[in-house]
Parts: sequence; structure tokens; C-alpha cells
Amino acid sequence: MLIRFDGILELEGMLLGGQAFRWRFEDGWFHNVLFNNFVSARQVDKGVEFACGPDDESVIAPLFRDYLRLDDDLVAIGKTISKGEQISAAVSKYQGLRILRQEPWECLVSFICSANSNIPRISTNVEDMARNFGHALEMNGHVRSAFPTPDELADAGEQKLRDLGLGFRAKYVAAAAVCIARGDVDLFSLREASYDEALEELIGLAGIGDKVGNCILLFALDKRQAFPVDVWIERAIKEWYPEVVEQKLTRKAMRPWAQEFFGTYAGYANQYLFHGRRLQGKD
DNA sequence: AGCCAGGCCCTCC
DNA sequence: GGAGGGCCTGGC
Repeated sequence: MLIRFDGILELEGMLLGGQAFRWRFEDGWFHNVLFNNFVSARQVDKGVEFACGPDDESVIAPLFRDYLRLDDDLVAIGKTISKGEQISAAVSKYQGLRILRQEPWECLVSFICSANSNIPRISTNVEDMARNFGHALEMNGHVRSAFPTPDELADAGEQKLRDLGLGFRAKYVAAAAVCIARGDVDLFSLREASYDEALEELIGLAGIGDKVGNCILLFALDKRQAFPVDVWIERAIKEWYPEVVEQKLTRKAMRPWAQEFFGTYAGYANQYLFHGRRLQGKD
């Protein structure tokens, strides 16, 4: 079915740009498992063509629309964050690049796995967890698994996660799974909580520090002021905002600086800085 | 072959 | 309180 949309949209950058790790591009479509469904999507003139199963498209399409945040007014947001030559260029170059609204648990595990790692490896880790511990879906001869629930990963345990190649992150994922399965932390309620409160809750989990916590807040928990500072963001800020270097701001101090500087939608600024710097020189 | 990755934790100062 | 080393493993 068609999800009608006439605003700006850059689906490829959103799905394959390092926000999420299970999207695959094949035969002109992007494929993933979301909301316990096979989901396929592609960008067309009038919006997004969408297919899913086993559930009805009419049920999943609204969820997928929210996932893509089509209601964010990117023109207005772009204006508020275009503070500086390079980010303005990136806003214009990657026009329509939106922050995803991911499923919180999968997002949390993905970014725990991101520590001292790289995108190809994170993708492998996340896909391996799904294949080994998630429940399988089958459709038209294709088999792929849902991302495992907290219970399923808690049952798997640290050793089996290590066997998949998660390394020292296995302990953190296993502990987080137990914690969420027990209900110690309710991720969905953090969507309603304040930024500060939600960040504090997340950092209470082992393996989640300021950077990873801000990724989860931004990509899954509706905190568009979140501003994860990784090596790419640090490079971009130091090169493009010399005042930060002059003030000798440490990496830790860059987050509050950026949140003040870019404002309510600092998270969007983050995404454009990230793309702009990481893809510098590539076309 | 060897370096380093989209950090975090722990220790020690 | 903050700076520095160690950590699993696999891409490149």
C-alpha cells in the first residue's frame, strides 16, 4: 500500500546510515523485521510504498509512519539547526534525512553493542542475536527472525552472547535483558519522562554511558534534544566550531554545549553533523 | 600484520 | 573528579 507523503524524505540515509542495523536493501526495496512483521518499503514520488506480513498492512502502516517520523517538520527543524556553514550544507545535501523512532529494546541492545565497535560488526551482532534467539517468521519462502525479547536474551545469558562474538558487551546485554525482563526499568515509560530523568535511568544500566544513552534517547525515546558525542561528532565540532577548541571543551562538555547551541532539535543537528563529517569527500 | 573501532568501566591519582 | 589503561573481536 502507499503511505502518502509529500514532504521531504531521504529513506536510504535514514535506514542505512547507522541509526538502525537490520535494514537490508534488495531488489529495489528495503527489508527488515519490525513490530513482529516482515516489513518492506521503498520511496516513490507520492510517498512510501509499504508491504508487511503476517499482520494487515492497515494495522502496521501507521506504526511504520511513526517509525519514519513523517510528521516532523523538517523544513522548520532545518532552519533552527542551520547554525554554521558546514551543517547548513549538510542539511541541504541530505535533505529529508529524518531521525527514526525505533523500538526501544532493540535500539538499546544495538547501541550497547556499538561500544568500541563499527557498523558492519554491530549489524552482524544484532542479526546473530535475532537468528539465534528471536522467534522466526516465515513468508513467501523467506525466513527471518524478530529481534529477541528481553526474556529471550536473558534466557540466552552472557556465555551464549559471547559465543556470538559480542565480546565484553555480552555481559552488559545479558544484564540489561534481566533488568528489563524483571521490570526494573520500563523503556516505554521513558518516552514520557523528561530527558534528564530518562538519561539517568539508562546510565544506571551497565554498558550505557552518556554517548550510548543519548543514542537510545534520540533514536527510540522521543528525545530530539539528545546529542550523542562519538568520535565523528567530536571531529566535526572541533573542525567546524573553532570556539569549542579555543574554550578547550572536553568531549564530555561538548554535549551540553551543543544542546545549548543548537537548541530543541540538537539531535537533528547531531545527525547532519554525523553524516556531513563521516561522508566528507564521498559522493 | 597490525591497528583501531559510532565507549564504558575501573583504578589510581 | 578526571585522566588513563584495559577490554573482546573482527574489519580494513
